[in-house]
Amino acid sequence: MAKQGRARVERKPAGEYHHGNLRRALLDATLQMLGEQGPDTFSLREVARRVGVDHRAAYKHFEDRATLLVELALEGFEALGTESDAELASTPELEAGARLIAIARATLRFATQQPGLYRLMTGPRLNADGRFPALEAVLRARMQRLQQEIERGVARGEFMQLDTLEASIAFWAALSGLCALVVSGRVRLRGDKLAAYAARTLGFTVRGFRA
Amino acid sequence: MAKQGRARVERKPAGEYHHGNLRRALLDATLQMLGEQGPDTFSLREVARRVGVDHRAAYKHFEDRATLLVELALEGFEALGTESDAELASTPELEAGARLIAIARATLRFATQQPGLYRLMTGPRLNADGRFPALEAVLRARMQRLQQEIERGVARGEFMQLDTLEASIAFWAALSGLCALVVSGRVRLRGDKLAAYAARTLGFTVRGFRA
DNA sequence: ACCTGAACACCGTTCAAGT
DNA sequence: ACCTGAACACCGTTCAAGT
Repeated sequence: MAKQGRARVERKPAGEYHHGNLRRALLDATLQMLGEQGPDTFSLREVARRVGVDHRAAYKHFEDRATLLVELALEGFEALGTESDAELASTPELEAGARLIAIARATLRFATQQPGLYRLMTGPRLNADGRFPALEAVLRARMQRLQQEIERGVARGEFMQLDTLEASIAFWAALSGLCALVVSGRVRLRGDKLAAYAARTLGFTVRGFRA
Repeated sequence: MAKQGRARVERKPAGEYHHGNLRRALLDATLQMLGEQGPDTFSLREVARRVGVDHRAAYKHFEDRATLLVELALEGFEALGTESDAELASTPELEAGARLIAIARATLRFATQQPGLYRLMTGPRLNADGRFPALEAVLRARMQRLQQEIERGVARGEFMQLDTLEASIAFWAALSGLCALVVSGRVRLRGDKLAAYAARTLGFTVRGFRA
């Protein structure tokens, strides 16, 4: 990989303790690094360097590299949930299709504003060995949110009688596939143009739900 | 990462040349490694070890680690295209929606049979710096295939008058989102059951295309 | 043309020791 | 409680040298 030009950050005088909350400082610095370069090249040693601490200090707060990343991913999912709910709240009383699109709008905004974090959340197999059930739980919660909205659409007679679990997976797949295209740079629209674009492309799937 | 227990493969007597096509041998061994553990932990040194060659020998055949992986990803896309076309050929004269589902069926089969390779093809930002335009080209070709089928559907009056590029992106997003769920183990169905499942979930999107 | 010895600058992780 | 010295077993990559 041959990284060079590492930031020659101030190293605190040897022997001193890190001021405040090292755990938080490491998470914040990691988030910033993700913003700069994505999750693939993240290194524990570099984040420690940035915080001005020996890299082994991190092991007092996180079991290992993966645990630190998972922690941040969980925070990301929490933020995504909050933003998604806020988007729904600011557009209340809409029909179910529009509410699904609102969730998509919030998700795409999140993905474009924090692409590194979003890629961490969806990308590498953080949970390859099933060590972090919390990750699965939080994903399931996201999908259940979709399912609720779809159930609402069925109840209101806007959607046909469909398997709401299958439909939620269909919408989830379409949405995350679109996010992947955006985050990878293959769809370059941003902001309102992206929102309108998403409304049209995901609109096909929603249209498939309709009675 | 702390890998241990590396296969103590026969090392050919020092000074001897690798028998046949080292380039091919490296690609094959890499493919096999992808099958075992996915792309994230792949290492140049280990693949060289498996082939029984010093790791620096690889640099005579590939500019660097990324180039080797891209080469394999390109072969993967080629195979995917072939299988997809074969699936279409074996189910000819169908209406456009069924043809889209046939492409999805082939793609899902490919993804489930070679999950490591599929994740390599779709996962890490191999082309982060735009070094490998061939990768973008091959992706574009895949999407154009979808667009052709959608145009066919419009021409035959099965689909409504829609923006065929947008529709192809919508279907691509839905399909690759579904593949991601399958490859990540969150959808566990395989074989015929998976095909039927995909036909239903992607069917929502296709239904949205219909006149 | 193909391969390697030796080296460089990185990794993640562990253990024992310091304050 | 929090931090580090020293070490281990890994990486990718380069250069000069061997056949």
